Amino acid sequence: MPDRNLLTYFTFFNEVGIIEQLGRAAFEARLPDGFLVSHFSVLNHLVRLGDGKTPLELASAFQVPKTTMTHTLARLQSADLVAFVPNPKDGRSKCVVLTDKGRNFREDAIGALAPELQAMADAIPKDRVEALLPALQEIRVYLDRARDT
Amino acid sequence: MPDRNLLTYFTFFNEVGIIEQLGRAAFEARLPDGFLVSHFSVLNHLVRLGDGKTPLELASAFQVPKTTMTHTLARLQSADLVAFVPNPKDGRSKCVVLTDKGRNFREDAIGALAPELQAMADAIPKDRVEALLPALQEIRVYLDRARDT
DNA sequence: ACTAAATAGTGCGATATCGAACTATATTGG
DNA sequence: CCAATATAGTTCGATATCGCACTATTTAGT
Repeated sequence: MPDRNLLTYFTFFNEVGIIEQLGRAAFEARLPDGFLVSHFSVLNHLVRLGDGKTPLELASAFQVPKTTMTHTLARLQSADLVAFVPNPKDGRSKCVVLTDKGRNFREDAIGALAPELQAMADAIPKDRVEALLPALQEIRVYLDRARDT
Repeated sequence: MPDRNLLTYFTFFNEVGIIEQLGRAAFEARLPDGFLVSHFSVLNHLVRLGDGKTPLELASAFQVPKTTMTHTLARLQSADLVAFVPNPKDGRSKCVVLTDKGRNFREDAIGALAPELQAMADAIPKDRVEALLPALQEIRVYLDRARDT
């Protein structure tokens, strides 16, 4: 592949990397001290798609190693934002459920983030962001599949 | 802001986050053991834009805290991929220069990555990726500016 | 010139991430 | 039904990231 074609993909991943970093930093500045996007994301996922997921399902959903999810969940449990219940279908496993405190934490975080997103929406119209999503999703799905092979 | 508008931006950052994670993992699997994208990126930056940059300039270019860059550079130096020379213009500072080994490392990494990108190019045409870049750059610039305020 | 404020870089501590090896339970093949 | 294999989750160790506080030097204000 000629260098200038390589450059397109390099540039893409570079932009994505910087956006991820800046977005994460901005978000975490609005979260309670010591909490990270990884914590919020798990709570948000459980609210949106329903709790009772297993740690492995969560690790798979976020594409992180299961040891990382173990660590994240331990942190959430110690803050009383999630709890564990035995998995009735599998004695090796367990299910992650939200506590009321966990649901509130997520609500508050979204509230704290809203002004930030509103400011962004004023600069970057929603349509412009929406227009990116199909291609981003396609790339994400491709990378996800390529990972297995 | 209505929830469904919030969702657009949430989804965007979510996709970006997963792509960053998957892209990084795929890339790092092709790098020599123990080396990360952060190491490669610094070498690549120095090759493309010229070496002799200061640590702070690099930290700023990658939008990482300066302590992180100190750490990354120490790692690169210990592997003899970069060296430090005094900054003639500022006694507090220093300049990062590439070693031959550093240049070779970067060349080899790009070579090792090429097949991966080629496979990706077969699935996601270059034009489709290129079409994303203007909006991504706009968002990156916005986030970068918003950071200062 | 001199003091005060700003800036470049580092050291340290806390936490996150992640791979390898391990334990316990489930599943599969004979 | 039992042995072999696979899977869920954890523990442990290594390294990355990053905020805070610190030192050294430079720049700015008077």
